[in-house]
Amino acid sequence: MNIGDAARASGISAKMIRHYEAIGLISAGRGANQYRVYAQADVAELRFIRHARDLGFPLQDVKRLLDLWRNRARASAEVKRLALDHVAALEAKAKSLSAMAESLRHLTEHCHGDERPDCPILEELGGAFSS
Amino acid sequence: MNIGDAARASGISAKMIRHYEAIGLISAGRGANQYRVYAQADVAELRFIRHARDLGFPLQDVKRLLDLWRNRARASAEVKRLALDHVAALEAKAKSLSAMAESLRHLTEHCHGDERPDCPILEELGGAFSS
DNA sequence: GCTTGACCTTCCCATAATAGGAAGCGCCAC
DNA sequence: GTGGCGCTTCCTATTATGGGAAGGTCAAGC
Repeated sequence: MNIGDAARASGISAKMIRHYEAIGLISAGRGANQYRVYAQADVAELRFIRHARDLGFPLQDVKRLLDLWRNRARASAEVKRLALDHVAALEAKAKSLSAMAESLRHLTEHCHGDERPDCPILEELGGAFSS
Repeated sequence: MNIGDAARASGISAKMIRHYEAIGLISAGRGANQYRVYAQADVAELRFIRHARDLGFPLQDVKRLLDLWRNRARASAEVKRLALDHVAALEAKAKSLSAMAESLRHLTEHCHGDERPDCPILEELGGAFSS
């Protein structure tokens, strides 16, 4: 299987597959023509990576998860700790974004949004809430 | 006022002030010694930028907001549209992160997290939810 | 056997926002 | 007049991804 097929089978672009190899996340065999060669097991790893990325794990965490996945004797405790840390990070980020959205929505509700120039949004940005 | 004072007065690092100038967000006069010189109005702009950044506006949006802010004859409609678009983007992002957090938290609840190797988190990442 | 087109290779560049650091000069206080 | 701080520019790194150029390879069709 060449890289294009592996890309289609895993949902990861060929570009990113090469990148993941370059940063040591995965490895790939080479054929006589120097083309990268992938087996089903490699595709499974790529899919694993994609699922982890879909859950927002940074590549550094993906690397550790992948190592744990490959290791049949791993302790599930480490996986759980990694996952819970990540959950906390995700929730913190989501909360922060929601807070931003809410304060901005609050501002927009007081802006009539017509052709007139006065605008509480700009006024607020212009120095009101100092910190 | 030199860049260090402007940085302290605005809460934006000198590094970033130079960067904002380099990308055309702001401009600064120069003194006889080629040092950047800032007036109170410049500090006000920097503070405006920081507030907008605090609300999560990308610099591209900040640039437009800043142009609107400088323009006394602007229509508040454009500001409001920009702000509402950004609110929508923030909320979408927050929702996406919350969804990630929730599915991951769900997985962790089924992982006993001890020294045993079996782990539903890894199993799930390993191919269960295909898409 | 040669062309064509799809695929592969490597290497460079770009994004967004911020930070760290090096090398060199200016300036003020002591 | 010197020490130390501040300023200058330029280079590098981060995170994850994509775009593109220049060139090699392979299979199909004529």
